[in-house]
Amino acid sequence: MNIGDIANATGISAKMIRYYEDIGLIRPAMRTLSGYRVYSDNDLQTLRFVRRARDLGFTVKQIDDLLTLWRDRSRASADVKQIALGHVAALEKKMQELKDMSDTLLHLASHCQGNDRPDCPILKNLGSPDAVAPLPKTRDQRKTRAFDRAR
Amino acid sequence: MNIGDIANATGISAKMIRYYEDIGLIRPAMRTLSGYRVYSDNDLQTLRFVRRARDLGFTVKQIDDLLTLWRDRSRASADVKQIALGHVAALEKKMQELKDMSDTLLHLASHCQGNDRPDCPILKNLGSPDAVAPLPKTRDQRKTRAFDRAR
DNA sequence: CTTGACCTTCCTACAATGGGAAGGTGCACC
DNA sequence: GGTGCACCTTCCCATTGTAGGAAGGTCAAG
Repeated sequence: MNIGDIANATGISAKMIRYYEDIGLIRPAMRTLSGYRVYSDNDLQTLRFVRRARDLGFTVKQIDDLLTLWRDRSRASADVKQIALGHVAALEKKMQELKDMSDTLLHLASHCQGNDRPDCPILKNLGSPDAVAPLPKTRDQRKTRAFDRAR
Repeated sequence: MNIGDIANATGISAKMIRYYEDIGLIRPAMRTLSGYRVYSDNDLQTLRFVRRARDLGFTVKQIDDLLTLWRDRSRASADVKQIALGHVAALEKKMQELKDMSDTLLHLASHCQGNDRPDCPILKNLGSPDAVAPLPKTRDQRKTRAFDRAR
């Protein structure tokens, strides 16, 4: 198989496949006499693995670790689980950050008329953080309730 | 104020302040005879605005738009609200993606012993996606359902 | 033998940030 | 008047993962 075939079969662009080879994530492909990369079914498997891990949001470094474990038939499942759960924790942290931003913006937007008048609490807040009451930090995660109480 | 003072006062690094000037997000600062950048209270305000918008996850382009609206005393609040709510939608989309990843990983991890034996459904799944049962699609993901129906 | 699809390498860019080098400036202290 | 140190300047490089394009070689079908 040529690189284009593999690209189609995995959904990873030819460009990225060369890049992954370049940075050492995957092993250099065999070449024809004229220099074309040639891929085996084994390579296809590997690239599919990479694709799925990538879709799950793993970084290249993490995928590298997972690949190593994947190839190591004597690996401990605990090692894999640890990487996976560590990644889950990172995802959750990121989600919380996004949620905080989103909550703040929704709060500000709810105080904004959204008409053709110039007055806008969103801009007021950005210009000076106390123009509109900030979202309170709650001890626990009981969002809206705690919010109402705190007002 | 020198750039270091402004950096301290806003929490934006001197490096980034120069960068923002370079890409045209903020106006070039005044200079002393020897070339040092000098900032006014007005500049401080602007940089604080940028800082807050950045903390809310706006891109530089969006901050640029917000700054323009901020400076335009006759802007319509609807314009601002639209940017804010558009950004909220983007944040929510991102959160959903992260949640899907996280759910998938948690599902896989729940089937993994996490001991010193090599058997691991996480790797099995990455190598071949049907090795472990996929997450069931919940009913109220209508977008996905419409897509499924269309196949 | 030409044409078009495919392949090769190499360079550029993105967004937002940090690191560092090489050199100039401001100021306080002795 | 020096000396030293903190700060400033510009310029270049790296990051992460991906895409675009240029210039040129290859393959297969017509």
